[in-house]
Amino acid sequence: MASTVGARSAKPRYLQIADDIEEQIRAGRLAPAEEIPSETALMERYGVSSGTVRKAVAQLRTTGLVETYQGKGSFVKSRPPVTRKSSDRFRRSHRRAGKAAYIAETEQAGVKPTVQVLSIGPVSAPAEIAERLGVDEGDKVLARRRLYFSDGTPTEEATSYLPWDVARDIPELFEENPGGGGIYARLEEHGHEFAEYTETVRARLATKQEASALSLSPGSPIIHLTRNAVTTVGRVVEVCDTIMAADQFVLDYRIPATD
Amino acid sequence: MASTVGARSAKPRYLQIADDIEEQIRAGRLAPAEEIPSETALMERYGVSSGTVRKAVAQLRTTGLVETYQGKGSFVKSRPPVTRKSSDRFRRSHRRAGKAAYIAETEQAGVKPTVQVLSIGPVSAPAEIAERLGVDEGDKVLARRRLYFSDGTPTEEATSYLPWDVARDIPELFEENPGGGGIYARLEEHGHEFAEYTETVRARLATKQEASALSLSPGSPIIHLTRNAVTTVGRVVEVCDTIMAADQFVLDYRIPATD
DNA sequence: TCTCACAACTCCTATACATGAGTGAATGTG
DNA sequence: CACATTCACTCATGTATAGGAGTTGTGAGA
Repeated sequence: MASTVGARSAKPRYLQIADDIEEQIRAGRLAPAEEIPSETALMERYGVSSGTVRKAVAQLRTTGLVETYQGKGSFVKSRPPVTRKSSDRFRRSHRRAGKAAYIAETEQAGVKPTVQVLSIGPVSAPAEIAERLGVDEGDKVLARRRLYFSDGTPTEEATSYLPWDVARDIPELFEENPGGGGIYARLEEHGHEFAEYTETVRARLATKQEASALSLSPGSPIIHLTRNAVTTVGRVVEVCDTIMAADQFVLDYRIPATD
Repeated sequence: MASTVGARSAKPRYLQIADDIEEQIRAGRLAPAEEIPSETALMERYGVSSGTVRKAVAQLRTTGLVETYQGKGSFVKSRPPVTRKSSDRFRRSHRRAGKAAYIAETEQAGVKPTVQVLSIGPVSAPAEIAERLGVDEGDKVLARRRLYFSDGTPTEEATSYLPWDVARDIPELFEENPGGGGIYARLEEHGHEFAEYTETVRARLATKQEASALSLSPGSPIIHLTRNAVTTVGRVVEVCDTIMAADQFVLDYRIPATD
């Protein structure tokens, strides 16, 4: 026989096959972005029926090792470079250099960042956002939705929410490009001096909408980051809600030791 | 017909069925820990074959909505309460109150925390750990592996690594219970005063080992947290590597606005 | 009463087959 | 040459069927 899977074992056949292919991927015999043998080829190769092969490939999909496209085939997933989001990306010095936070963080990862503004305009505040902003649920707030790309592939979808009475007075916030240093620079110019940011990190599987927005395969994990920007008077003037493809980001935080 | 799934639509039948059951779960008509109808029952109910029903249930499994046990049935997963890990859990005041970090953080979630020590002893440092500790890969370091439970279910596996020359002098670090305030209290008692902690957050799918250690279903997302504890002389005297079930934790961080 | 074997139920693996739908290249036609 | 058609390939959905394996209750026998 051309190939013997893991000899005899208690494991079901489809897992043996999945393990065998996984091993080939990890050993580099199947390179990233390379096509793995078609279902019919695998059926012959392992001498099993189509159903079994399909279950094996499905297993690899849920492990996140391959992606399959109908009509084309299954391909070894290539791991995109990770970009680090360090907690000092909000330094004013970055803003004074004219850089918005996302530029400061991605340019050091060696990838070309791009932004696409999806929408800017008033929306009624969702519950969690309203609570964070200290307004009532359903109140009018400004939402800025945008999609970030690294080297052309979408990696991150972010929505900033601002209380209407804050946003109203700052015309740049309604522009696609809010100007050098991003919206945080504009907010500080208008007297909202930031004291701190608080970030909430969650991880979960992408919903259908999120998966399609970030062109992920279903079942991909995402990082859900929600940030409050708090001014020196203790007011939250912006909440930023971000969905990130989990395999493309690493978050770094510094926690000073205090009493 | 007893039940009409979403009428006609482009969606495949098995997804319609999965959506229908999901809707029943979300609406509370199928309560947590309750058994969902058996495969044969669902076959009759929706008038489809076993394969289709099985795919529908598989879909619900990957979504994390149900768990199925061979020979018993499928059950709606009861979501354990999330525990927040806020960045002030390392305050010395908590330690002085005799509380280790994990106690301080879980007891406010209303769940009963338990710890099981898996192993304590010298190991040779893995690459990433060695780099963080500033020692050579393979050097002898002390590893403390432990498994945390919330209300009896495992949620978190953590391994602390300490340079051997630091650990050697502190006998309590080799005990299962290092005493009030945890190992950080012992380290500070021995002259290692902490200046800051740096945490690195990643999210990904659980490996087979991680899934079984935390008794997660395969394909579950996890949060991978790695923390350096840095002393006032700039030395990293501990690295803590933690795997958490993603659906049970929320991480909170405060980032002071600086220049 | 207790124990053990069995039946009846659950889900799991695997086969074989039919049909549908997306992709891409070769081919033919204007 | 440009364009549409065809065809061979891919995976996706769904049926029907068979046997295996884990779980649980029940009933016969000691």
